[in-house]
Amino acid sequence: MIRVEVAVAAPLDQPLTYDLEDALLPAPPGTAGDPVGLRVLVPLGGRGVTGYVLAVVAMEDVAYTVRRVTKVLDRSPLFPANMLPFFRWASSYYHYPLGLVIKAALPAGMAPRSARAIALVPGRDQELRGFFGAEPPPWVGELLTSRRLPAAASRKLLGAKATRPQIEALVEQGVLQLQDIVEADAVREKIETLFTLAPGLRAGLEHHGTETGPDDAGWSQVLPGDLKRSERQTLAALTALMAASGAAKVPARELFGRYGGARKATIALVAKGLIEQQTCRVYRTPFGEPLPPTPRPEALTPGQQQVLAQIEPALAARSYRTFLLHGITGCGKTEVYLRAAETTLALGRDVLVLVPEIALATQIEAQFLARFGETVVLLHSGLTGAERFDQWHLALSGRAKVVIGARSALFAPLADPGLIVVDEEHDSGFKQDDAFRYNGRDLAVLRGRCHDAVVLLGSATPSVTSYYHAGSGKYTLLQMKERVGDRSLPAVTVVDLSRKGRGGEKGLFRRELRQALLDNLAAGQQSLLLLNRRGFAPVLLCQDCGAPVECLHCHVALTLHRAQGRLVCHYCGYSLDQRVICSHCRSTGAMVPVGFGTERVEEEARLLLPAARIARLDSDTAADRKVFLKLLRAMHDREIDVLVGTQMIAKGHHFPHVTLVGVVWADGGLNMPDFRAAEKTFQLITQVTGRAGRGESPGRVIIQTMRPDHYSIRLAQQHQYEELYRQELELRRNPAFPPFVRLVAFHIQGEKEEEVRQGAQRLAGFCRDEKKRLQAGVEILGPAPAPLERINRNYRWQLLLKAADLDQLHMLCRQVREHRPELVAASCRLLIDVDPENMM
DNA sequence: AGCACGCCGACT
DNA sequence: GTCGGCGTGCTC
Repeated sequence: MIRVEVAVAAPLDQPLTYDLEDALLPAPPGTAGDPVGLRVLVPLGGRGVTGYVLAVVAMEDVAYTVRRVTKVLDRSPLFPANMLPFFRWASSYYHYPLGLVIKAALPAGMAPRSARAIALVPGRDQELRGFFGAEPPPWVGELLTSRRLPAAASRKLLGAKATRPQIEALVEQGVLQLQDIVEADAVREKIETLFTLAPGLRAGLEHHGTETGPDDAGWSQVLPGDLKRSERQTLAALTALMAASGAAKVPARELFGRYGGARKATIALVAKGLIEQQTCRVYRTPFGEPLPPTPRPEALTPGQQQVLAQIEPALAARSYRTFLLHGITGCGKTEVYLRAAETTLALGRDVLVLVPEIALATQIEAQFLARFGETVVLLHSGLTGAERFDQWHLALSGRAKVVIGARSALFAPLADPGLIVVDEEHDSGFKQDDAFRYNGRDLAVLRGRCHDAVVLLGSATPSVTSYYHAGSGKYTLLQMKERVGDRSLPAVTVVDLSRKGRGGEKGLFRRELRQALLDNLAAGQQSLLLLNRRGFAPVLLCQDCGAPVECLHCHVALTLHRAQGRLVCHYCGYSLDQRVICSHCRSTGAMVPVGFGTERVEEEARLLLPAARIARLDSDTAADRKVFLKLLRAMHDREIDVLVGTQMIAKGHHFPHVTLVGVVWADGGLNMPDFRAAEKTFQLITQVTGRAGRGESPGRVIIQTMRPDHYSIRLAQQHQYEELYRQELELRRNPAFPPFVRLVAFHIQGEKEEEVRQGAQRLAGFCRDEKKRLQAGVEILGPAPAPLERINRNYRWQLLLKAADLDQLHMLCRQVREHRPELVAASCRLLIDVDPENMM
């Protein structure tokens, strides 16, 4: 028996202690490895939950009763023990329970819990029937046939006031039984059976020539005479498949597929020693049809050389260091990542590459696959559960050395990451906005520190915060200011939407953009049209009373998606048929679409360019990864003339034949209640601008905006990142915002408006009292209703804390967590958002 | 997060 | 009187 410390997958702030019997351990006692990192099923209250073994502790007297681990769920640890300090740090930094941090880090569907199931005791069928008389409820019939009800049904019956006492009585009488069942992991390893000819037979056949089949004279000299016809056929099929694939081993699936009789015959053949059977684990991979990779360039640009000359010694030093690589779009950052990865692998260490969203993984993945082949795995939420499980295990076992993925890939179980690349480090896609609100970029830096790794943050438009760190010496700044092949940055024209166009200029495209689109199509070149808003129109107004159509569960207008004929809530997914009547005045009159989204841009583009091949790429059309890949492929093959889309088309793609980029309305983001609005607008425009002129022909960009004088738009037009940084820094000094202060936001959410409001106010009062008591230099803003007051039936309030000293904020967070029960009703959720990005 | 326990309002 | 609603607190 050993005693272990376990982080349970439940919101508990402390690890719990359990005893673990030796017999449960995967290997015999004495040979068993370190149990740290194993998943275990442990009793918690009245149920069983998954826990993660953190440490082995001494068996000494404690004030509570130590319960026993029910089951060990793994044969070997699911993550390397050297990741634990990292998990611990993430847990305390983001004020999120350790067990749930680990659960979030591991592939989904691997945290089983016990559930009670109602089972019928054998031989008591009569008593069960007798209990209900003539008309038994349906679940009784089901129980009589299937003997045990599924967990979900059992839960429902035990939760209902009518059925619970009946079941309890029957349990009392010994007719029914409550069983604790644990559902198996959603995914498991896949084992394949392979067949091959026995070595003796193979040698004999080679000697006599395998060109002919088993019925041939040459074969009869090597084969025993008493073979059945089916056995001969099986051998024929096996040799044919071996010849066709050129491989010595043939999967059972293929053999049985070619000749059904092989199912039985192989058993006899194995017994006779003529063929051999093996099992091996197969790894399911998500790699689809790859995009064409660019070949490894013989020579690097001077910029690439100079940057690598700084990175490579740092890699060789095997110590922590973070570089911020500021390279303009098209300067060849990916090649820098690839070379740094080569160096890292040569040092025998692993590489982690993070991108802000799945869509971008596709581009980088193709290049890394072409360069590093089978050592590359992919980890992101677009994979099936089985694929993710297998990719995880390839990394865990050390067979994979390079992991590419979106933010969750940062938890990949690589034993020795020597290089962590964060591409497009400024992107808000690295921030996870659910219960565990972490920033993948910041955790990447932390993980690098934990593993003595080099962290490489890359961007054409670094976040103001990262650039500030580069200036302060926390990071090392690397610059690349030349585009590959001396291509110039495109010429950018700004069109002022606030001035009325000359007569008859209706619609979304002003004269300059219309003409440019027509010219570009005539020249046989591709165009991009960016509008960072999905759907046809963001609001639908009643013609009679002017009221907007709102979501039933959220305090927001529904967006008209004409392609689906529906009104959709972009916050909770609720949707309605587009033929609605006004719920405000009951008028059945027409509803007027106001504003515009990508669907409308697409429609107008079709009207303007009837002969053009036009496609749209936004999260509506890219929901299916296959469709997305097909679109990208079509773009590369020049089967699309105009691609309309949201920010999804702006990032990272290398479209060599795009020579025109139109930004339909650049200032949408500037009206957001967000201190980063200008920074984000600059980044988006710069990113999409970078899509133009990446091939031989120079590019051109047209930006339509209501605010042509806004500095973010003007500076994006002039490609002046440093100046934007300087202005942002000035603006954020007073009132202070990051990087000069750190922020923590508290979000209070719940279905009862009053409880949420009171909770927020009590929380704010508590924070102000604590601030006084601790004499902390903390500024407290709010509480106030969130800009989106109600989402998904939940009312939302928030409170923002600012401080120059992060430790003081952490202290306050700890106090709040400790006093949570007195402050916020249990029915409300309290989310702690450290370094918030999204102020909505 | 669940799941138990315990305290108050509407009914037999 | 009891039933049953949900607020409150604990889980090694």
